[in-house]
Amino acid sequence: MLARVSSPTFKRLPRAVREQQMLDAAVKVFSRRGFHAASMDEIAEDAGISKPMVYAYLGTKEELFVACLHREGTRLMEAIAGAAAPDLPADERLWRGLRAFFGFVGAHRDGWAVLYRQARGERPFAAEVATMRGRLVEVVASMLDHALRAKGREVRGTDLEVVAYALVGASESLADWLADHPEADPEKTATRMMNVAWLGADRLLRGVTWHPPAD
Amino acid sequence: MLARVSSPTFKRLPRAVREQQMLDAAVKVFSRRGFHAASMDEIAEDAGISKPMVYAYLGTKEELFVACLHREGTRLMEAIAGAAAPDLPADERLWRGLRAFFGFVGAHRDGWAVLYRQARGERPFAAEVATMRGRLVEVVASMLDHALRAKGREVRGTDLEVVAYALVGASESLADWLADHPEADPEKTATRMMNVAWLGADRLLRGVTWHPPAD
DNA sequence: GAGCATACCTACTCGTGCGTAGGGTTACGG
DNA sequence: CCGTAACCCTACGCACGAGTAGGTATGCTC
Repeated sequence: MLARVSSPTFKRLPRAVREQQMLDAAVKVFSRRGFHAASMDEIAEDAGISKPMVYAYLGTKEELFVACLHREGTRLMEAIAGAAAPDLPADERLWRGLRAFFGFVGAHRDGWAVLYRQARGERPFAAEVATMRGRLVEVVASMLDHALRAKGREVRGTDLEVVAYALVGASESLADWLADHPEADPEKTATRMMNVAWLGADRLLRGVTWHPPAD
Repeated sequence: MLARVSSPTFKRLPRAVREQQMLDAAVKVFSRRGFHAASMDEIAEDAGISKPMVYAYLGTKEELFVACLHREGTRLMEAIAGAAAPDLPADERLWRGLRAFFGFVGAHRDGWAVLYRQARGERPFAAEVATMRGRLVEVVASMLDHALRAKGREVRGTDLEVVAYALVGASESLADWLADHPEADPEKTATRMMNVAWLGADRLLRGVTWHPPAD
């Protein structure tokens, strides 16, 4: 049809760059509107590009969402892994991991947190989320396991995993809370989480357990 | 048009009854398909009624979903409130509350749990969920507060609330886990949660707190 | 500077599914 | 036995938004 007339010079950019711009826009729009309410048109417009380009580079809407989730998730995991060196004592590792986690969430209040919250519920993304959560749970569980062995104790694998699961869940919830409270301090939130997690875990590690009453 | 021909006798039922049937169907379909993938047609069909009736009685799709959430949520809260009598000691109350909670979730694995998981993410329902969660947090927080005062201790309100929030979050996560593991035992899950929650809370109540290292 | 791949666009198609218009039938009070 | 209200239906309008067809321009290679 007619040649582009309005804009002086549309920069032609290499694929890798455009992809990042699209992902940036997608994260923004997805977290503002939610997966379903977000339209590909809006994402394209926000990225300063036309819709077919988005389809050409990142695929369908679902694939695009997964791509967002994946990029942000990887960043988060790297932040945590970078902070919690495996040769530290358990409490120190836990503390650093938590601090990195809440720091990241706090710095991406309306990006990561909202995306993740969505993904947990939406069927097609459950698998992706489960994988990421699984990695976290595994890390926490192995941390507890290390500490336990160091004390000569042993706990059934399932139990450990479930406890780890609970701790990760509590962290997720506080992350939600943090995302909803712009004035809240990530560091302080991490400390609070540490209080709940460590005081409980520490006792578990010492072999103290709670049993249901005879009833 | 033509009179109904196929079925011998369509029962004409009073509104209150039909509403419950519709809600039953809606819960079923919403949790199987997810909010967006669920169609009003399918819900109507499953309820054994035609679509306009659903609109006449329960309103739009969103309103219908909220109605589901509300009915099931109320049932859950009643189950918990009925189990955790306020004149029991804190640990006993916590234990009974948790047992009721996981019992309920376990008995509604593909009803309540899935609905709630959806609602947490979907924007328009966030408010509804926040309200319910708020009630739970309040209960837990006041429980801790009672126990604290009994020991002559005092903790800043915000701290208490955040700890309660974390505990509720951990429970939600284990509820998800329970919903995803049909073979798991609710009672045992409750015990595990109690271990994490109470061992931590008990120490907090004794005035033991964890502080970040000087760094 | 011809060829070719890559970046990029406008302008559609088309399914899906919410919500409604408009009308029929059974119960029940008077 | 007649009105009126509550129950219930079939059949459609219509907007919205995912995904595509088909074409243009620009840079890079040889």
